[in-house]
Amino acid sequence: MAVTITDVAKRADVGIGTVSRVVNGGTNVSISTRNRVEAVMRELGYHPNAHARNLKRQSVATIGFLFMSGQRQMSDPFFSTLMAGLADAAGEMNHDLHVASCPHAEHELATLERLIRGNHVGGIVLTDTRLEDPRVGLLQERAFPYVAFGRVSAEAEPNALPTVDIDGHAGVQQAMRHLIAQGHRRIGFITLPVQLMCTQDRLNGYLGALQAADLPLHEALVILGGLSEDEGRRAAEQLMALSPPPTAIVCCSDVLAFGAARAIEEHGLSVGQDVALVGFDDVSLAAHASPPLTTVRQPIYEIGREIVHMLVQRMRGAITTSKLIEPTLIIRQSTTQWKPTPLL
Amino acid sequence: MAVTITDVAKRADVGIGTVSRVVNGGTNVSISTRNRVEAVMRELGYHPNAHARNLKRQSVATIGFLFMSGQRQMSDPFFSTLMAGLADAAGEMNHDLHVASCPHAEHELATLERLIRGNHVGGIVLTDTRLEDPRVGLLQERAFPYVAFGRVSAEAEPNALPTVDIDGHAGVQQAMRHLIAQGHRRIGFITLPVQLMCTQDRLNGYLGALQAADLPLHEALVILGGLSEDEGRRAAEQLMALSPPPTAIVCCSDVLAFGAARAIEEHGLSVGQDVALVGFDDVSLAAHASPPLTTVRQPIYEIGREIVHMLVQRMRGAITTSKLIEPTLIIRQSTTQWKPTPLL
DNA sequence: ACTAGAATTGGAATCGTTTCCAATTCTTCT
DNA sequence: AGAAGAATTGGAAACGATTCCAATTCTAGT
Repeated sequence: MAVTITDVAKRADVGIGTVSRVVNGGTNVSISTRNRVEAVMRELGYHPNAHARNLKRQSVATIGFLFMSGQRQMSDPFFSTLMAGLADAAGEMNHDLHVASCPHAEHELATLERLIRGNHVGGIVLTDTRLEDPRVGLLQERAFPYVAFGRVSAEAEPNALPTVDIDGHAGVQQAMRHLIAQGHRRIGFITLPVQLMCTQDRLNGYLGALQAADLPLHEALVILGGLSEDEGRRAAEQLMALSPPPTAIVCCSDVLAFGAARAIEEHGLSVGQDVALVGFDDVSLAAHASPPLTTVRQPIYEIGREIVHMLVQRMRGAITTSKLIEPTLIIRQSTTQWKPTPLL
Repeated sequence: MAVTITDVAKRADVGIGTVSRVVNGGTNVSISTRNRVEAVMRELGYHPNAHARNLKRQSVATIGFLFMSGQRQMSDPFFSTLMAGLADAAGEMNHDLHVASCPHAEHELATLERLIRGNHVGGIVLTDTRLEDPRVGLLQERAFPYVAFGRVSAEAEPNALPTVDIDGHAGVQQAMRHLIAQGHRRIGFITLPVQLMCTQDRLNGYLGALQAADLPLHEALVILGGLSEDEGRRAAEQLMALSPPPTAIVCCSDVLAFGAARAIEEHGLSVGQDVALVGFDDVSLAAHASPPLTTVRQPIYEIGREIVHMLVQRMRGAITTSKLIEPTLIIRQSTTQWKPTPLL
């Protein structure tokens, strides 16, 4: 049915070895032969069979992306942007991107095992790394190429494990300095799920900024959040119920901030004027929210691309160094209209 | 290096044929043999090599998803939700999901060709179908299994081409009836890109609703939009510049509506009170916008699942009928606080 | 013209499955 | 007990590529 290398060889009146050499870079083939074979390939519409090739080569130009559909809020714009970066870079490097969904966390190791052992993928992209992440353990043990988005261990030498990460500590500190400079003294903080590595990192930024400014830490101002708008809303409600409530809130994601904005408004207060609000990510809606959201920008698309570049290098056996990316604070109206003496 | 079927056969002291039968459903194998083989498989950590299997079977349990990273706004939450549905359903049906990005539209046919001819995928999912879509032409010609999200031709017998679609006509009509019942007479309409099939469909819903209510059509109230917030904002600016401006706006996507909300506010008007606003999709942020957005809900996640179910059936050679899904209007504050005689 | 060496070419062996047919073992019936 | 038929089992052939080695053709130097 399909056109095989043998069909091409017959038609071009050469051996299959020659065709193979033409397909793979054309070394050791005379110009005239190469041209003839290439013409025939085009004429017949030949495309190498991916499975035969991978079987023989014992390697796959496919990148696996473990997708926790159950955990992460599916509609989080963060994800599709990351995916676009992964997919584009993979395409450019002639690699395929394979998305494996794990609706249930218990299956994640089994899925990983199947992908690796069955030769479905030649490398893995992880996100939402957790403390003592069992996936990392498995990959390390198997010496299987992978790159994690998010650091993997607080203690380990950063280059020991291949990661691309955002400097959440510095990002939150920038946000905090901005707020403190505007006169805020009671600043709430809403985190991501506690088991994520980045949660600790960003929290440290919060604590560090307080210390640097000689402000006291009120534990009630730190609320354990999550991944969804609802959790942001719930967390902000807790903050607004304090007396006095904070005059500013830093959220560890834009999605949390959108939820928090709702809670603030439901308390009859205005985001920006009564309570300053800062997000994290800079998803595209942040600029179009009302008021536009001040946020710590992660270049998510570029991070996706960087992850793939690093992973492909590793799949080729190269050694790579981890990357730590500096986020930038994007200042918008949600923090610039605060009135220092609100009538609370 | 890896564990092969031969390793398992040797260890379990059976022939490779027997192991193969155990792996594939275990027909014609005695209970005791099956148990023994399964124990060995677990002991050695055997997983069938995907490439050897696919090569022999001449079929692939992999679904291809053509992802136009350049066109569609990457961060559109719509997409990640759809992907989650695709990925989850594919996983449940033991299929892999393969995402191919097409940063440039010119490459889309070449990419499709490569995926099909190279046996990378056994079926294709298309979205954002266009009038006279060349991708559909290619797939039909090759008789390759595919399912499109979005109808493919206005004229063709709907079951001739395999699609899952939302009844955009009915969805917009619901929204229009709701607005008209509240007393709105000048209703703006912001479309998606003109070449998408669903644009015409939804526009027809708008026109039909006007006619049913005996309202005149003002062409200036229909603005060609796009896919991003920016385009929604620009389109709404055009509408607000009319005199008099519309008292309500229907947008063909939530993302457009978020942009439109910004434009309305920049005109010093309040969304909900001065201008009613309706979106389309019901992405999760819609409920958390301020005010919460009235919108036509598409069950995107379920649609993703349905597409995969249909596609897998087709990959197995079954004949399927197209599905038309009824959307539901979700009424929230962006349309319920309108004051019939605004002081414009 | 002849030959050594380089450049090009052909094709067998191989990757790890599935599948089919023939061989073997087990049942059951007379 | 013996035979017919059913149930199990083993393994060769094939899928379509890559890769390597041997064979052939070319080139250039004498």
